[in-house]
Amino acid sequence: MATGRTHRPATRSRGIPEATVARLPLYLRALTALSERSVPTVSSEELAAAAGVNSAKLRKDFSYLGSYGTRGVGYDVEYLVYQISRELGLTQDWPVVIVGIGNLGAALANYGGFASRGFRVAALIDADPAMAGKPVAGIPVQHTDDLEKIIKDNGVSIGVIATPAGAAQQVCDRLVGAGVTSILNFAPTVLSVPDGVDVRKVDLSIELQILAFHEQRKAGEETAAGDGALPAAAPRGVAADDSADQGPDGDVPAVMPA
Amino acid sequence: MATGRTHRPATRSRGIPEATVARLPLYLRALTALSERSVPTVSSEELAAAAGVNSAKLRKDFSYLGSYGTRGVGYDVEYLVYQISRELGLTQDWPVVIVGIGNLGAALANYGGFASRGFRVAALIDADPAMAGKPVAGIPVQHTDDLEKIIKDNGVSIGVIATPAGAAQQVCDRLVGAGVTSILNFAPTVLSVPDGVDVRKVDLSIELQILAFHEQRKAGEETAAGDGALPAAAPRGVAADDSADQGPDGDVPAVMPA
DNA sequence: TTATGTGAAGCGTTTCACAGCG
DNA sequence: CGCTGTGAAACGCTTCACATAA
Repeated sequence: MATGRTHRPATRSRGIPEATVARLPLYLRALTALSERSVPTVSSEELAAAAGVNSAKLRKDFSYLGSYGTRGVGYDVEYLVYQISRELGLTQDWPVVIVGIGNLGAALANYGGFASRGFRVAALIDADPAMAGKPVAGIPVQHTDDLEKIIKDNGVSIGVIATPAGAAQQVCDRLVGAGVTSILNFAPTVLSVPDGVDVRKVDLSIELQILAFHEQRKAGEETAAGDGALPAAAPRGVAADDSADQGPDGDVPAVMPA
Repeated sequence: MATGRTHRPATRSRGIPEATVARLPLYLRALTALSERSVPTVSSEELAAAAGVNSAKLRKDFSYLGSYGTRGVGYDVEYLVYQISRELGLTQDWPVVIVGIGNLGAALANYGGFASRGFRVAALIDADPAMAGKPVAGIPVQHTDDLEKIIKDNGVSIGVIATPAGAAQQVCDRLVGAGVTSILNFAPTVLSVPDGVDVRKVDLSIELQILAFHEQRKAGEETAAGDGALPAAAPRGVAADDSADQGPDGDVPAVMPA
């Protein structure tokens, strides 16, 4: 029977913990920098500092990949770069499409990190007919009508959604229908996808709201400083939060039900 | 006495788990949508579906805020919107500066989510003298020289870094020096900050690499489909588990779902 | 001796399952 | 009865501390 779960694609990552996978790119970046400076080896301590994690975590992470270090010495930079790249699948090229070439989409298309190793912008797609043919970052924008053909012709499996929130789900459905199985979503919406499709989201306003939460807390503690002091302005025990929402559509009315 | 930890600012969130804080914006967004449709109440089940989480998690999350629901009925939408907004600190306005007005910085400045409730772009700052005075999203760009003054005059505590990687740490140091205590970093670098300063990062290439990892895994499983099939190519006895790496290593660019 | 690799303990988060209130 | 609120179990991640190998 079909699973009723609308859950995450699932992380059945047998073997490498998801948290470790999320840090591998960080290590790879630090290692690449060392490699460019022709540093031959690093200790877990040094590399951890460069990546902004602690060394025990880094060693544990690497232990999932295998025993790539030398006791008493450290890790061979070039070798590790290769192993991590291979593990992440960066030894092959991933054609990517960006859908929604507004301010953000254009910024992404121009972003160097994209073009760097592993990823290649195969096509830019936008719903505005006026944009069709116009080059952005040297790549001509194509119309949404051809989305399916573009995906298939280029063997694209990774799609980036940079459309307004209102269009995101529809675009997502079409991408998935055409064979895309990984989506990076910049639109402030929850996307629903079938099992087997991975979605990662990048949400500016969520990040800001999380920061605001902590910022507010700092301000509160400042007042009720000291040490074991309890927050004075907390009507109901705990308090913390962040907000989320932008105005993709509609206008947000004042919020004060009291 | 000061803790010797150079750790993350740390999540000493007395009361609300960090994981919960990170989801509150999601709930708030879903609730705002319901509010706009004049829906008076929601059950944990419905709201959870709208936010893309499961209902047990949502109820647990809300339990940290207090008992805001009614058994047998659900949650009052307006009331919850208010409570979460307050918890997140969105009932006040947060002036934000964006540093680095390139493609990305301009996109952020134009992003509606910024201007919406809670956050206000107080200033745009760039190092290029040619940009000075030029308006972006209706706001004149100011020169980096005046960074400290801008921060102080506007009482800014949240900064967004959208500069190239090479400039990010320096900009960060100046922001922190001027009094900023929360930073949203779009530059692909690890920032180091003193205790008490929060940093959140948004990193496009990391997200893509994580997707690539899973994508690669899917491709591998596809090949070794069936059920108990073991991958044939294991170059370096990766001790731990077997299913860890994909089948095609070396150069096999073929990415063709069918 | 040095620095990796790793069992085991410690924590935080998620999920379960049901008591309790409306 | 329905749906919230929550102890307790389950799970995964992080940290510790040291055996182990160069």
